[in-house]
Amino acid sequence: MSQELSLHQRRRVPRPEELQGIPWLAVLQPAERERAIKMLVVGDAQPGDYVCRTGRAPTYWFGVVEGLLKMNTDGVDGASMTLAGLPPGGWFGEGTAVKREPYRYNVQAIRKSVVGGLPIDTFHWLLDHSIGFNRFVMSQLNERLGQFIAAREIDRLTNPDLRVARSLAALFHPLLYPGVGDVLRITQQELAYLVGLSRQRVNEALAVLQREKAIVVEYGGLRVIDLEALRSGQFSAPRRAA
DNA sequence: TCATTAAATTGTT
DNA sequence: AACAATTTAATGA
Repeated sequence: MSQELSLHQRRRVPRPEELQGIPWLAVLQPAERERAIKMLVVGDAQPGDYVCRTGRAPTYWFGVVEGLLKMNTDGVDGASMTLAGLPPGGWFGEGTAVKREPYRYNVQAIRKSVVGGLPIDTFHWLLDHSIGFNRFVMSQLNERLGQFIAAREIDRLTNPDLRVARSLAALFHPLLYPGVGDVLRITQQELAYLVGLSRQRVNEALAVLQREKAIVVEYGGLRVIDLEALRSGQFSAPRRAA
């Protein structure tokens, strides 16, 4: 059921292992980190729960601690477009947080997830006091810009295998999503929805990528063997004779 | 802890 | 879109 995730009511104190999965904590000075951790909250999101919605005033800077979220627009015509998948380690909403303007997109849980939230005032305090935090946010903005540019390229690809490969490469982005590691938990159905293909076609594409030794398909997820191959699409080259 | 059952996910047609 | 096969998660002794 599409319920609103109220980080105000359903929040709890982050567990130590959850703090480990928050990348920017590591770039803070001890005093800054202490203050940030004190204000940090996490919430459990069920599939379909909204983390933030278009038009709402920004209350938190959000991040994925565990699970998988998706970012999508709310078209006036009712058609919604998925902009990006958000795997663990991804933090978002800094644009609206900086300007204190309403969110421009929805973020919804695809699967059972743990969402982190840093109150917007603490976010601004860190911007004012921490060099490391500023570097992190700046890098975050820059990398995300690159992602959206890449996403436009992906949309124009006609080869489904290439689309799946490039989308996966985006989800395995080590700077934006350091929490992913080399195993991404995502079902083929979820991936199909993100990429905009049928599950059958995604299944076929994954088989190709596995045959080309770029990934290993596992139950409920996949492991990346050769990230560069996913980016470059060298597997789509004509197969040499065995 | 183990066996059984239900649910989720995958591979194929 | 439908189906069977496989894997995981949940349940209860």
